[in-house]
Amino acid sequence: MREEDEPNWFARWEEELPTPDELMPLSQTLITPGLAVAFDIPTSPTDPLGASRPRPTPQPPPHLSLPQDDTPPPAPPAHQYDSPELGAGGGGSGPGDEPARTLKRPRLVWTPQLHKRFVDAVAHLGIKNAVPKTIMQLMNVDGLTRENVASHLQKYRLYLKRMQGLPSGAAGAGGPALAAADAATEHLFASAPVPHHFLSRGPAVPRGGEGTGAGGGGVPDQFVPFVQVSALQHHQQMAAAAAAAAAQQQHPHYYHHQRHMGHMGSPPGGGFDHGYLMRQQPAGIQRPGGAGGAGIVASTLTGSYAGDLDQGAGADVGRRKELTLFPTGLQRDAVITGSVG
DNA sequence: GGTGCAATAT
DNA sequence: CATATTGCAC
Repeated sequence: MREEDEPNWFARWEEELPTPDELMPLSQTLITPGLAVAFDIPTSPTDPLGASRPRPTPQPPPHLSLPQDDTPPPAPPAHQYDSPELGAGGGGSGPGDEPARTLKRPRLVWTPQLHKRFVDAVAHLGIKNAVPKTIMQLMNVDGLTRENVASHLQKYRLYLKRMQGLPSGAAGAGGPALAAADAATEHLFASAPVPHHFLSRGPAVPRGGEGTGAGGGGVPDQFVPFVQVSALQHHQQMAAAAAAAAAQQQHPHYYHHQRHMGHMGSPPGGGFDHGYLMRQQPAGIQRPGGAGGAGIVASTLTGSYAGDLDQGAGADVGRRKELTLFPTGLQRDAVITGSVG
């Protein structure tokens, strides 16, 4: 007599889920469990974390474990996991007495997937609204701070600038000083498709007669760059989503991001396929075993939005700790290769 | 307070 | 090297 308890919300819960394949619980603790507790900061404006974790935060497997569909606890109840250990100092006393405030978060590792999410957010927000705060909110990744986004955005802009400057490898005339500076960013940014409207030509670009084309994209300032005809439908959703996100800046948790945008990466004249992790493994997940050179290879990312992000554990890299976020979709499609060499 | 950007730090 | 942090102007 418990099967028919309250099928109402319960049933709806399942209905809400597209498919276990596409949707996974998003809210994970970004910071290490222990850190979270130690932190337990008074809800910073930039820190949506906190005790209110609506999402069940499934087992935080430090290693790659399949999400499995073992009935996600439908209960919205607070499902927080305490930190079993973490240098709380010998007593393990409650948080608060320790100067946790001085602790630093691990560096965020921008994986291709995370960056993809970033780009999508920016793309759908439009250049105008693509400011750190908004982007951060739309991305809806727990623990992601405005600073994280701002820093990344800054680099991303430089990257775009560089792209515009070098249409096809022209060199020399222009700003040589710029190229060298941000050359490093290429790797990451190259993993994600750059929406065409992002590459707005300079306002003073030498152009012939472009006046007719309203959507041509000559005016980066005033025009709505990103609305393309075919994108309208989606844009509606996006606008709504953006509005929602903007409206409820206070409770980002209940907002589920939208992940139906996977087509904006098609440049006119042919899309280029991008293989994400074929070139490098994000720090933190490489060599699970460390023996024989086993690695993680994504067989197919389908190109569309995989799913929500799952969090990897902070990995200790040398002397600093890095935080790695990766999509759960990856896990499903991920294949552990036996050996590479 | 938020943003953008350059410089600087880790 | 990739991010983070800072300083400054808007």
